[in-house]
Amino acid sequence: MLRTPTTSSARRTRDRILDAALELFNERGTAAVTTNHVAARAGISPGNLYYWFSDKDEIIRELYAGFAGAYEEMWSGDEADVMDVTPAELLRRLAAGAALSHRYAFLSRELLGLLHSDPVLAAEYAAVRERRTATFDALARRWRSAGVIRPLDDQGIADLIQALWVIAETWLALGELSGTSVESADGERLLRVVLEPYLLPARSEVTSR
Amino acid sequence: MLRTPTTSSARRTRDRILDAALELFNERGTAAVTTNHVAARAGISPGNLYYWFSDKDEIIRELYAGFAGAYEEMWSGDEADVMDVTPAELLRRLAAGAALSHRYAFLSRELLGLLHSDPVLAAEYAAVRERRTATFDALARRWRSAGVIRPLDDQGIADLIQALWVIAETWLALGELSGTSVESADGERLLRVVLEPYLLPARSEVTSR
DNA sequence: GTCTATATAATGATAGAC
DNA sequence: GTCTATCATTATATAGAC
Repeated sequence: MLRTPTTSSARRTRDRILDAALELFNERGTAAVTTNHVAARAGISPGNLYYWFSDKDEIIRELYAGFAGAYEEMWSGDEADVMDVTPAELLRRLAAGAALSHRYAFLSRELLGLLHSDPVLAAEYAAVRERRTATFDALARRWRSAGVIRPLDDQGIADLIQALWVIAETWLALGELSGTSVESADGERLLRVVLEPYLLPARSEVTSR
Repeated sequence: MLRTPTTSSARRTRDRILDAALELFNERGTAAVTTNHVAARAGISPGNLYYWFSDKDEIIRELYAGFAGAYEEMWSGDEADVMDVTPAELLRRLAAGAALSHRYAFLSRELLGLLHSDPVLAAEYAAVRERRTATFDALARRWRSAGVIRPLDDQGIADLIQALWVIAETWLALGELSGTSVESADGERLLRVVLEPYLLPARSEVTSR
């Protein structure tokens, strides 16, 4: 059962569990981490952990909620404001999400697998993704109307959005593999190589730097 | 210890283990599958499984080797032939890799996580990736010389390759989440939206369809 | 809320008979 | 090569004291 803290010391315990779990998941991956490990790292007893969370999956879901919430904040605000985002600003925000991805590194690596084995998590993810895709889609259509990007058909817009999304979600974890240190600039460059050719010269702000 | 089969009946057992493991990994994910499950599905005793493989990781590595080998075959042949690949042919091959990704679906979902927790696997992956990137890079430079694509600088070429790679590796697993059935054509479209704008009109074969 | 203690079950892995 | 039998270990989850 998902328990809500009632005192401030309790909140501290609950958060300590989440912090400990995040650390361990990032270090060793969720598969290699048990509830006992998390309790030990958090400095509490295994029994106490079960007072706050029913199992490991619930901890993972809670961590995902934290990630998703932070991500949504990046795109909250008046709908009008969001629709005023320029291509350059979009790339900046997508790449900025990398900082978040780095904090929740285990999600970058494992999310697809976790979604496959936890239907509850999959439902949460689908909701976030749908909202985000709708926003980006509307934004891209607006750019098209305003002559900011080449006149793609709706399918083309959807594909472009999806391509950017895939890269934004994956480049960090994939880049870590190559050994070389991974900079946020790398992600932005990768996104730009996809988006840039669709920008019409007159309005383009993304090439200026 | 990685044991090599000496008789044909043994090969059958060894392969049955690999087949059973692949099925289970694809269904439930590697984390939820134990050596006992694999043995049961393969119709052998747990003890027998340990005669052939030292642990689950070794089975995973062997499956990855099968995947990587099949992938490499797609790009084997005379270096000259590979260098004659057109952009349209490249997209076709990349998307064709989707069939392979589908057969080894668990790798599409979990590879990044598995690489993080198994250094041996990570080393194998790095080798494959390096070869593949070198091939694609050489191919793209050749296109540039031949006037098939826009005159990108070397960094631009590397970025373009990486963007295509990321999409080719991820679109299938990510697409499965959206619920709608995933077609190979979707992957090719996604790749095309990235590559197409870099093709110079005169030589372009990728837009014709 | 938090701990200790413990029940129950599953897992990884081995030894030895066939 | 393959099986049965088995063991030490570890994991999850709960009960009850504080």
